[in-house]
Amino acid sequence: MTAGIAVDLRSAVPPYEQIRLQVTSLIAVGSLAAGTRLPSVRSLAADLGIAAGTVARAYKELELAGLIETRRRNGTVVVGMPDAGLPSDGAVTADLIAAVDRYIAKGRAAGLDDGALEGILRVRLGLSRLEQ
Amino acid sequence: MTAGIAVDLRSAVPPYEQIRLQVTSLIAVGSLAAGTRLPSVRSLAADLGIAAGTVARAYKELELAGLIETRRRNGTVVVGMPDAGLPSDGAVTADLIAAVDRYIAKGRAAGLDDGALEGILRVRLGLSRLEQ
DNA sequence: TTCTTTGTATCAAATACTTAGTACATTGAT
DNA sequence: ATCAATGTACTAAGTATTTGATACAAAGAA
Repeated sequence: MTAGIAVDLRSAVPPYEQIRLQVTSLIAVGSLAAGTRLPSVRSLAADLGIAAGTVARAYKELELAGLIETRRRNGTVVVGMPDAGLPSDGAVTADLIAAVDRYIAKGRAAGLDDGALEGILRVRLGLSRLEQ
Repeated sequence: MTAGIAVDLRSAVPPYEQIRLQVTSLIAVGSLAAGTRLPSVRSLAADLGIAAGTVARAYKELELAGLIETRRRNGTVVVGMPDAGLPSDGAVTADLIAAVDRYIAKGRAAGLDDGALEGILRVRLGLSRLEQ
């Protein structure tokens, strides 16, 4: 099975990114619960008609993001959604996340894209240089 | 003058995109008011040490987005933030800045540095993108 | 008109990204 | 100990993106 994952080779979004996005969505939505094992890179690649390395790349980025975890022989399993990577300060965290979400919501309502929201934050932080 | 614009050639973000992002941010924040004239593609390119076509590309995309307007001999001037069918765009902008400032204030209160605030925003942007 | 300054168009070259294939390392099962 | 299934590393090839240079078009100024 493909675990509900599909790729469109004609899309401008590269296959590895489509996979990463779909797995992230499925985990966020709850369709892939923590502990669920994902298909192996080879089997998913075969089902999708692409190379194993392409699936491996998606898995690697997902692991870096903390969404999944790979064990050599045991395959790859879902961990869950990461908690924004904060020094876990229960109340402070919830408050902060609520604040950033309000900012995002207002930005989206104003028609701004992700890059613009990041740029505005930088300007307000007083950073003049773009990084990353 | 560069109107407060700078590019980092080592960045993974291409120069034309850095320019587009910075101009968008400066307009959204109010540092570039409607009517302000931007530097010519040649002078900004010379100041930044890049080719005129690169600046031109950024300007073209900004014009397509409705943020700026170009007149042949008169150069390029700021129009303002496009209002996405919302009440007054001035209010929307002020609202947005207030929101990002609240976020920054809460983050600072929690002892977070600039990098952490940017990282949290990125994580949340990734999440909200899935919900669309 | 003629000049000068502006943005635009185009295209070749450079650069970066993505993929597929192959060989390798790891690890639990037999 | 051996096997088999897993993820990983590496690399060459193809593809896409980005840039820089040049020539062009528009339009106000002299």
